[in-house]
Amino acid sequence: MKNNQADHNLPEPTKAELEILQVLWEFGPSTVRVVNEKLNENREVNYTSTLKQMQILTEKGILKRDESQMKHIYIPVEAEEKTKVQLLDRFVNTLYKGSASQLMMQLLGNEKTSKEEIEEIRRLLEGME
Amino acid sequence: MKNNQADHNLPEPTKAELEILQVLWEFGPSTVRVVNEKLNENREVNYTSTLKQMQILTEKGILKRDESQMKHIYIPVEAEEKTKVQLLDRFVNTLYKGSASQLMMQLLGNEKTSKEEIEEIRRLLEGME
DNA sequence: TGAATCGTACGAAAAATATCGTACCTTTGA
DNA sequence: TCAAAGGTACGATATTTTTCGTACGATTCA
Repeated sequence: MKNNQADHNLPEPTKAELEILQVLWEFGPSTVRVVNEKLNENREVNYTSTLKQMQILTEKGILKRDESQMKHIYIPVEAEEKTKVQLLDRFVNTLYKGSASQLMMQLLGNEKTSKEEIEEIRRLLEGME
Repeated sequence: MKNNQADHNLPEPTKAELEILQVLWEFGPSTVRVVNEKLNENREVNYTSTLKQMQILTEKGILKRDESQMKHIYIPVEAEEKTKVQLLDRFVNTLYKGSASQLMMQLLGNEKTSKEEIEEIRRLLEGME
């Protein structure tokens, strides 16, 4: 009935924060420098800006860090999957009133979803019985 | 190959803006007063705050309005579906690198997605051949 | 040892969003 | 006719998010 408790588990990451999380998901626990370099492949960001964001993320409890070395290593607290599930859940609730099938209809109706993707989805469903 | 042009069609609506859009989608073209009343069912907002937001949305070209009456009527420029498709597209690209089937896997793996939903999705797929 | 390099801390500025107060115009009806 | 009610315009303020500058500590190595 009620299913919106999950929203309060974790503060919603902002856009800049999500960018950082994605780097950490892709490359694993990293230093600020590494993350900053990855970000700079896409857009110019000052090192201390990235540092600050990662500190904020740590305050919020979204990242934790290993301070045993001088170069702190930052690590996402929650697994990638779990965070994504929460974001997806929020997205479905907000835009589709929680209806996964409605969301699906849009995905399937979208020309950008390829035939291969649709086949893949079909296989997934069949494998679920 | 490249499929991220759509992102530039429309400025991304902010959270508060999306809230207003949703009211307009649900109840059709409306006055500020009506929208504001709906918003206030969830949280306290001043009338002029809502007015301002709707004016901003109009400047951005997300809403248009009929000024022929004193009570302006606000209307979303794009259909609900089209806007949602854009938001969904952005979401898939950002979190799932454009892979609809990956997103699906998470939806299907989510306990909140009910058996009925899954059945519904299966029917949708079958009807697509 | 001491200067260059590489790191963190942290306050403050900048930018983006969101909210509100006040002025002022129109309509309504007593 | 004129005051109350209900509307828009719009600048100002508040809040949130993002970026950055500066201070300063540790490490390295000539």
